[in-house]
Amino acid sequence: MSEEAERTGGVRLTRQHQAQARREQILEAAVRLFAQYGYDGTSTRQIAKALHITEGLIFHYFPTKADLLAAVLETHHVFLGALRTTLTNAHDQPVALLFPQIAREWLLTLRREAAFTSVLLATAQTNPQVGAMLQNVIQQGIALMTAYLSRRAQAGELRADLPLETSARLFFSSLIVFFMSYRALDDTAWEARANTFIQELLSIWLTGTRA
Amino acid sequence: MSEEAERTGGVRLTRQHQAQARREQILEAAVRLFAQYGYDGTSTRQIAKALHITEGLIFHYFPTKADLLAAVLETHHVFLGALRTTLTNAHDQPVALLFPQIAREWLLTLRREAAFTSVLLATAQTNPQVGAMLQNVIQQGIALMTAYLSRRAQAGELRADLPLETSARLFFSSLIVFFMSYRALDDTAWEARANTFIQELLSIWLTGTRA
DNA sequence: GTCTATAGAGGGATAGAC
DNA sequence: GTCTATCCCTCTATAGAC
Repeated sequence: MSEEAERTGGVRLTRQHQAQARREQILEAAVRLFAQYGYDGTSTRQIAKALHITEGLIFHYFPTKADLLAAVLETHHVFLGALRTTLTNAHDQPVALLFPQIAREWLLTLRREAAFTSVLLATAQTNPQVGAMLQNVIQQGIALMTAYLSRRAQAGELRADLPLETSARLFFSSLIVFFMSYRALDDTAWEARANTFIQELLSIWLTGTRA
Repeated sequence: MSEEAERTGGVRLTRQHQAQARREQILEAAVRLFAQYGYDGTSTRQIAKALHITEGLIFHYFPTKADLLAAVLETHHVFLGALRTTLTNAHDQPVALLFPQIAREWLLTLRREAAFTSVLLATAQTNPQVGAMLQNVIQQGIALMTAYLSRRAQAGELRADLPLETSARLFFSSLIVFFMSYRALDDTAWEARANTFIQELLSIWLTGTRA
């Protein structure tokens, strides 16, 4: 199809754009319905109906339903996007400065996408494929963080023998469980608790617990 | 002769004993079916059928299905039981000694009850009532840990200004996410990873990350 | 005679089939 | 849109333990 499109010149962009737009429409509808009804609770039929397209079209763009979810995770990449930009832009800032910002951004992202986050956490427990996807996202986040921490260790801010990956894992674990724990709070109460938590987390994580 | 007496080989039980036994039977069947089909995926009818009793009887012992789950969490108390005994028996031991033991025991408990743990984590995301119960269990664990940490701070092992609850929360968060991440590993691989993780977690948690 | 463990027949709500 | 099934739960009746 792309070869033919190239030959016909002007049609190519339109078609590509159309396909691109359709792909995004499907992703959008999917993330909305997944968030509302859950991954297992949303049928491809339902997604098709919401867009007034046929089910077949969805499978034209995404071979399997799992691929659709994977695409949602990647292209929306709400969970890794902010992290990636922050860590690459400000990769020379000390942990003490960057840490609260990253923690805050990540917590806000989890909360902004609360419905989808919960679906992901829930489905990961029962659907091994989705579980693997979630672990993949977490692992990517940990990898980004580990790389940053490694630079900070070389810069002398962190001790050289610090177990980097476990440090990163500790960080994300705390935030994920914080999200689960305080989901129900209203914004102001949540904000207060999040600020305290981040500060104390930093205090332990950075200063250590030894007297 | 009552049916219960018939089933137990002619031994006549007092009504109190009969009721107690029935209660435990229901709890046992519930935890087994919840683990297999999930909380929302298990109907009270299903539980009744498994025990050859009527649905009404379940509601005689447990006013609501949520109460049944709560009772499973409390009476089985697999998640808090070990923690409680360890922390009360050895409440004067230094963190450096007790920490690996507690972490290991708790991880093993999560893993031993993996199916039920996952169901709990999954259902907590979608069912607010179950979410509250899980938070309650976590909160109790944190409270136990906080009390212990407080004693260790007074004993001079931990710094006096340590944010105790956040320290405890950090601890449990790491273990929960570790469970979620490495569920699929076989026992030997899991064992190795868990040992490393606990050791590194302790290294950060206790020693701190500062150079 | 009183109490209660248990059976059994629905009821209101709701999701899915047709 | 209607019909059906199922879910959580309530209500009543009764046999038999106290």
